[in-house]
Amino acid sequence: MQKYSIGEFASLVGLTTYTLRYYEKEGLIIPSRDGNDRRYYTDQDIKWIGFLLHLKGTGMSMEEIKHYVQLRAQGDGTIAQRRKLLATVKERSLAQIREMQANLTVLSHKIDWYDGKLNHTVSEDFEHYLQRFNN
Amino acid sequence: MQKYSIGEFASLVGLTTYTLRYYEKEGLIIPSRDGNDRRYYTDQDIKWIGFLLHLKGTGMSMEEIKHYVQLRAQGDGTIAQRRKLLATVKERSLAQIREMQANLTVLSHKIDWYDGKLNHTVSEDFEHYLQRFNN
DNA sequence: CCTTGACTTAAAGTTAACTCTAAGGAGTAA
DNA sequence: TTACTCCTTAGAGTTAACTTTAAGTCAAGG
Repeated sequence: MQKYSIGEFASLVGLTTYTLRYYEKEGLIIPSRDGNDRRYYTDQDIKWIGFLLHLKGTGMSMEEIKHYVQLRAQGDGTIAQRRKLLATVKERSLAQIREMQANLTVLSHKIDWYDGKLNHTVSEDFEHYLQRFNN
Repeated sequence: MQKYSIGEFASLVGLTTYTLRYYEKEGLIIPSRDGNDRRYYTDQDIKWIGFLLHLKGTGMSMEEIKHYVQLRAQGDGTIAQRRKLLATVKERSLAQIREMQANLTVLSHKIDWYDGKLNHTVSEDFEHYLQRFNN
């Protein structure tokens, strides 16, 4: 199986060596060591980092991922807990998306209002305009 | 027209007095002062903070909002620039949402996989499972 | 043999956006 | 009058997630 030095691995997964050592210090990914005590990463690690980045991308914090990693290390007995943790993260993430979409709606209305102003087709002000959208 | 002290205003809009003074230092909202040099806020300020919080909620940074405020202060001549700034923020925000949704898809698949494990109905491992989703 | 570049560690620095402290003043309630 | 709450300022502290520095080791190429 392929082995990657930290530098190779970093460019493979799109992180810096700094970040990888930081993640290791935090316990998120622990590579093996060679005879010279240098880290090496495997294809398994590529998959794990990929999944980890998806977790980060849903807004899961380092602390939460740390917790997830600890559960994972304890084996299949913690699957229900892991499922629950991910479900919580999922709900929070969905809520965040909904909130962002609501904020985007207001921003879009403002852009539309500017378009109106620029086209000289709207004379009302933004607040009045927004009332038509019940906001 | 109603006038609000910083404390009243803070609870009205759901921010702390600390944050309001910080926003003022950054030029995001400049309240008037009374005879004792104390800040007071108006209903106009409530509307502005509300919009500002929507902007923040789309991921617009303090610096960008600062820039927006400066354009606003220069009058109607900057409407095209403001429209462009908001359009940029909107696109970025939409991209963020799409990315978050993609990450959520992976997370959801993992949850489904845990469900399978917990129900003893799935024996394949996660990587194999994910291949069915081309990921 | 010597330079180069990648690696090692612990620890300090960075950034954004707050959040709080210190030291003090002014107005109101008992 | 004394206590209380709110206000003022400048500046220091916090948090998460990196990001960099300092000081040094190690192996390969010229």
